[in-house]
Amino acid sequence: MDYFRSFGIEVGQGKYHEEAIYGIVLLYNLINGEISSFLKPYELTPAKFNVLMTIKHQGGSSGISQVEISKHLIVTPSNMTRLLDKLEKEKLVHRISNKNDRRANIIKISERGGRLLDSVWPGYQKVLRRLGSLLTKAEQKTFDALLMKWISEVKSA
Amino acid sequence: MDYFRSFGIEVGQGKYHEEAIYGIVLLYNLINGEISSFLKPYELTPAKFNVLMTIKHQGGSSGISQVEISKHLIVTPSNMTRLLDKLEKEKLVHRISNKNDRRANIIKISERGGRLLDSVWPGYQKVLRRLGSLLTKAEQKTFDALLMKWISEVKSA
DNA sequence: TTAATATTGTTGACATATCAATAATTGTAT
DNA sequence: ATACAATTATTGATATGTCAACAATATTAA
Repeated sequence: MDYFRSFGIEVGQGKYHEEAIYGIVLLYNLINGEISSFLKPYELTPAKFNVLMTIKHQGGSSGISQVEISKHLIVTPSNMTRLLDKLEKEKLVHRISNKNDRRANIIKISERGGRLLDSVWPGYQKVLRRLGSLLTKAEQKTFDALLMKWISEVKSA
Repeated sequence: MDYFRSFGIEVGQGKYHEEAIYGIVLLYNLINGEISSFLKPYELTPAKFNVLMTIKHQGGSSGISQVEISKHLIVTPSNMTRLLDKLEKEKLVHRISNKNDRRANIIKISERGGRLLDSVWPGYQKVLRRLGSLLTKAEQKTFDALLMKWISEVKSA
């Protein structure tokens, strides 16, 4: 849903904050759509792609627990359980029970999962570059700085 | 899910576009969370709130069709069917069949729905102002301008 | 050591979103 | 007038997300 999108409310008289908030939501959805479309032919969704990427890059050779993946992606453990159920069924990851902590599972990316990621990665980067290049380098820099400031303020508020 | 969030990828050496894209997603989720929390005591979610606002502001006195609401919020008609099922059950809206076009429904906000919105609105505005005020007016203006530019570029690309 | 507490993962109930298929109706073109 | 196309709403299947309750296991404190 295009949350909070202009309800026909007056913007333009200094109400930049409202417009910016609606804009964030709109841009999020646009970006999301672009990335979803790109991933579709690989039978991947953003969620699955992100989980695979996290396992690959944060898990190293020793694997990673489900809770760690959830924390990295800021998602609930229950969500992770079910995403991994699917990825496991699709043979993109291995789920091994941890003998040192019998509550936990060790998640590793499979050969197949690794190959899939390798095939997706260059195109994914290209999509991000294409989206980024719609602003000039200077604009990107300014935008990014304000975005990071805003994020840190919201977080600490 | 905090999509695309740093996979441990090098940012900072001119890769503002990547950081900005991850940032958009992160900020979207933060804003969403703030608004969800604010709406919770009213037993409203962002989706329901947005639908009610759209009916109120785009529907006027003659009401609005389901398709029109979907288009305004950039959401599928099937999603709208089910959201309205709930809002109708909660007696926040009326769904009247249109005698001039027997395919369509006329959606109107109920007395109860109107009162609820009236009670939520000032606080909602306050949340947006609080979030906005984490940047200075000048920063908001700059950020908003770049955001709008980016959005229009993505749309026309 | 035992008892209380915290962590890990799962399940069930729910919310919001998509797509594809369908029924009913309306609009258009011949 | 009839056939074809478009629009409106609904349903079923599925994806991704939350929260709350739970079982199993680990950790910490007494």
